[in-house]
Amino acid sequence: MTSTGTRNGSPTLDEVAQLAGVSRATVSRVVNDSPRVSPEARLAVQAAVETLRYVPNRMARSLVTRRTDTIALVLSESNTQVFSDPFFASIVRGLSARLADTELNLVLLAARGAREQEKIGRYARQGHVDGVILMSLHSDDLLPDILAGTHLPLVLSGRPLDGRSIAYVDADNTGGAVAATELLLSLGRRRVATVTGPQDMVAGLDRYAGYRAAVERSGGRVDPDLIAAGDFTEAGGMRAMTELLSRAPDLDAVFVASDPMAVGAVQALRAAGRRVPDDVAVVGFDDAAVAATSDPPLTTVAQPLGEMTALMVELLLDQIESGERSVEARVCDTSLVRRASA
Amino acid sequence: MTSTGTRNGSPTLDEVAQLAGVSRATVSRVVNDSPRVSPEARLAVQAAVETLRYVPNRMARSLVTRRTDTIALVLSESNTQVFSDPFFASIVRGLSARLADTELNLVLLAARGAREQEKIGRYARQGHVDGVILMSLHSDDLLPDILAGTHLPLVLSGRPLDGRSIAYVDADNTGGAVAATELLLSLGRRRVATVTGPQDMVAGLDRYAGYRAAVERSGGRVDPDLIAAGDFTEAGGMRAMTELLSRAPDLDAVFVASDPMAVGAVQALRAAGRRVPDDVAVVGFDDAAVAATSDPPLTTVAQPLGEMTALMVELLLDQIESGERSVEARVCDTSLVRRASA
DNA sequence: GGACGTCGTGAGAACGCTCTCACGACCGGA
DNA sequence: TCCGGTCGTGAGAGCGTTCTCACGACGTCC
Repeated sequence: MTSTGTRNGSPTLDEVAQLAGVSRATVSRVVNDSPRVSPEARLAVQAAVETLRYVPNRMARSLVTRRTDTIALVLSESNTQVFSDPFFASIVRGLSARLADTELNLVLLAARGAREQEKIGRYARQGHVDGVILMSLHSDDLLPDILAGTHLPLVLSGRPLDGRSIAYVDADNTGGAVAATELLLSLGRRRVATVTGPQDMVAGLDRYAGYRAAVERSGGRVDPDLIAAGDFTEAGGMRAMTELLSRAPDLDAVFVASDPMAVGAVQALRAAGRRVPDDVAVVGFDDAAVAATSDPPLTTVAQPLGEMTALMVELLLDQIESGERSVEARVCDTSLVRRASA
Repeated sequence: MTSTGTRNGSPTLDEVAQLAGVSRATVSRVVNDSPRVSPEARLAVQAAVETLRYVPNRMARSLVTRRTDTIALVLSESNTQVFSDPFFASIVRGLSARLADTELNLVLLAARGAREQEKIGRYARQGHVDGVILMSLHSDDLLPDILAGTHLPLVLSGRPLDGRSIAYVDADNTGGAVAATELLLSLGRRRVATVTGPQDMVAGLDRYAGYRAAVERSGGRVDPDLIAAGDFTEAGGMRAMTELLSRAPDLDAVFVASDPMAVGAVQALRAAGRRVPDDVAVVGFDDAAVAATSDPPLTTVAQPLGEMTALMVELLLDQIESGERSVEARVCDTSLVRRASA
């Protein structure tokens, strides 16, 4: 056979050009819709593209343009529980909505353990993506280190734990926690406990710091018996609440550092015969969907997720556009959402 | 400046070759560890790679090898609830564990709506991935269609809804549902209800079919009042159970088509003052982590997830290896896990 | 009617890699 | 001594794009 059109692989630019009776360059122009093409040529090419079912080869294109038009959202999480966190789902939804009418593709990469994190680091460095958004960081994560060593545009979801200079977008976790705790205090509650998030994550740390600050500012003292650690899961919240109840049966309010944990806490409270909010007032964090539908509906701290995802994309796109790493930080205000639990 | 080593971008093979004093071909051989390299050359190259921090450009490599060494797991789901489904998390965990010690990378793609599905289809067709695993399919999904039109290796998680010939791996959903329902019947329960999954998903359909089959086989009749539709979420399970209770207050058992829904159902039951399993026996499906920890621990149907993910990878890899689409189907046996809820 | 833009087009050189092929160097067997 | 084989190596041709240039064919303006 001579060089027929029907080869094993997909059709190439050359084949389209041949069929359309123009040069490779013209086909390329049509495909990337450059204005400098005559209507006739354009039509001919479009027809050829159609009949050959031509799809440009991205590898070849990326090789010369040095762009892949895809960005990665990497979840640097050792266990798969992130997936069950509604916060994460919201971020993914927000990101892909934001990217929907751009040329950009979004890929999710999940990393558990050092080995996989290195694999992901390699993946990113090899030029598969134009930039990465890193979320759900723990203090022992390697990825910020690995990626900081490259020129890859990078944005963190959440303030970097070690003070490293990397662009990031975060909610004012501390401020939100202060507001939540102060609400509880202003309600006349005297024994305000807290279920914290993981203390190796910035959201866990900051929300705990906010709680402490509010308690101290009110003239109270921070009682260790009123503090229990959770892990942002419902089951963890239930466990922590049970523990709290046994250590401080007289508590009359609790600030829970995430809504899924708050749901678990309410269950534990109920199991112990306490009424919410009559006996114990509860405030959560995140304003997840579950907060509105749980029983009772949860008073919680809302983060402007839409704004945050939009900012992340903006920061990343700026870096990609300019070719320069930025270290811009954006912290978004939170707001208290009053419902029935406090 | 002449062609110095320090350019703006990353170092290339040529630069490494120059530094090591060998040819490009030799460097390539070392990088892909071909045996035909003398120890001295190998050492020199490795040193050069080290000092230049050389990372091969995947685009260039893929362009010639026609492989990307990455496979995609695509979630063709219109709402982001998949993420909260523990089944999904298990699949992701299983897949990446299975791929951990291979060269293969795993990327997750999430598609909501026709527009994004087309975008993902394009992404896949453009040569970003060597193969795709499709999960969580609904009947109106475009992706099987879009991808079936390509030569891309493809494996479905779950039997294709429209009988199309595509390789797939599935659990014996029908068999599992039959076993669950028969257990309930064998316990002497006379009014066995069901909370189904979405009826546009094969797991929802098959588990419902299994329930019907078991009821009919036992000589009973399928009572519409005993059937309510859920959506595989906890909230949906709660809603459906509440509905069931109002339509058929005399029910004494319920087969719930997923564990998260079963957890919701138990809550609804409890809210209505029914004891589990004394008043109403409950069987779930999936053997999710939550099944063991919920109160009471759930009797449920376990799927061999590890086996299933291994099979998906195997089927996909076979296709990639051979360059041929296969239509092989593998259905894995389920097993009943007896706990306290039935 | 000649000089000068603009406009559509094609030739051809990249991009960074892999892979075939040829070529010397070396070895063992006749 | 010569021949055939292996072994390490390098030259060079691709892979399918984009993009810079150069080049004719037009106007348009003096």
